[in-house]
Amino acid sequence: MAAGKKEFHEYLVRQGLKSTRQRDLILDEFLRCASHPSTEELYLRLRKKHPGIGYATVHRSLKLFAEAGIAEARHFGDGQTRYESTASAEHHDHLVCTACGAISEFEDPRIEQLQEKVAKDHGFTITSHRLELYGLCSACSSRPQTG
Amino acid sequence: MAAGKKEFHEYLVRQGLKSTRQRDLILDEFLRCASHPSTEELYLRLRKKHPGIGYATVHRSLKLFAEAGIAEARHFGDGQTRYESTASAEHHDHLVCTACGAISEFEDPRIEQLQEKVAKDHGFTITSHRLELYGLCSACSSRPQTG
DNA sequence: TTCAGTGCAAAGAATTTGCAGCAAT
DNA sequence: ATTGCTGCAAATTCTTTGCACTGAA
Repeated sequence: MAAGKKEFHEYLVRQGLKSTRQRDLILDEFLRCASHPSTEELYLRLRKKHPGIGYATVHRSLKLFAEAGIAEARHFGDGQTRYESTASAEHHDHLVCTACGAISEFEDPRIEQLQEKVAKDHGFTITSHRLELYGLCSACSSRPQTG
Repeated sequence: MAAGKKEFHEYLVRQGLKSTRQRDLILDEFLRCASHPSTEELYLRLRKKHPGIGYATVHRSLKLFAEAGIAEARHFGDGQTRYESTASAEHHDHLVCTACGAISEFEDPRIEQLQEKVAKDHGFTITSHRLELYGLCSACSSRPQTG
């Protein structure tokens, strides 16, 4: 059961905002997305089932999800802002294949620990972080480079 | 002496491109920048000393620097593409203060080592990475939060 | 002389916003 | 009934491109 839904509705109540059919639809689709959808991707997906929905609404909802803490904005390299659910796991980092575009996730507590250490050495207080490893996934690196 | 300049000129020759006054100016200013300038910031700086210079030229030069391998494009969170010199050090990561916007750099071989380990476990070959820690710098965290 | 580079302005792309009607509280 | 939300279209913002002229090789 989608962890973020309850959290989001609580946020809406707390902020005096309204729960709407669109927000529910968008959140459902967002949480259903395994990947890291951009506004446009999510909009296109939603449009198939619910043609009336507007791009701006999707955009505003994603920003709202981010404010509510159930989503996070990310930039991978194409010019688009992508959003990722924070509900699934506490945090995870990414392996981005530069050949096929696949994005997989990982988590390493030892790395997190060292990050804390580094921060401490700099008198810095971490609130969040972002770690992306770019390169070739196993499928692409075992294959002679195409193109 | 700026490490990237020689490298860049070699790249130009290799590619049959031309060395121009503007490219030199832009590269000089770029290397002089301690921070991570966006196209616009660099353009504005250059404009003060060399009013004739065009935004498009700065933009195209930065892309060229990236192709030449002496610069790297980055996205921190504001909507702008920022460029960073790769000449100074092999690689470094960032501490980004979300209060004052300060960006400082660090490098930790132990973290890099663990990254390699993670990649290996996933059959992934790293070509580059990006690690950013967001939070409060020492100055901002020792100060009561100024809303 | 040749062909890439420059500067301008205009085009694109992605994101954000104004507003009139709609819907949740 | 209120007051926020939606969808449309228009406005911004940032990035990229077309073109005639300039300048490096």
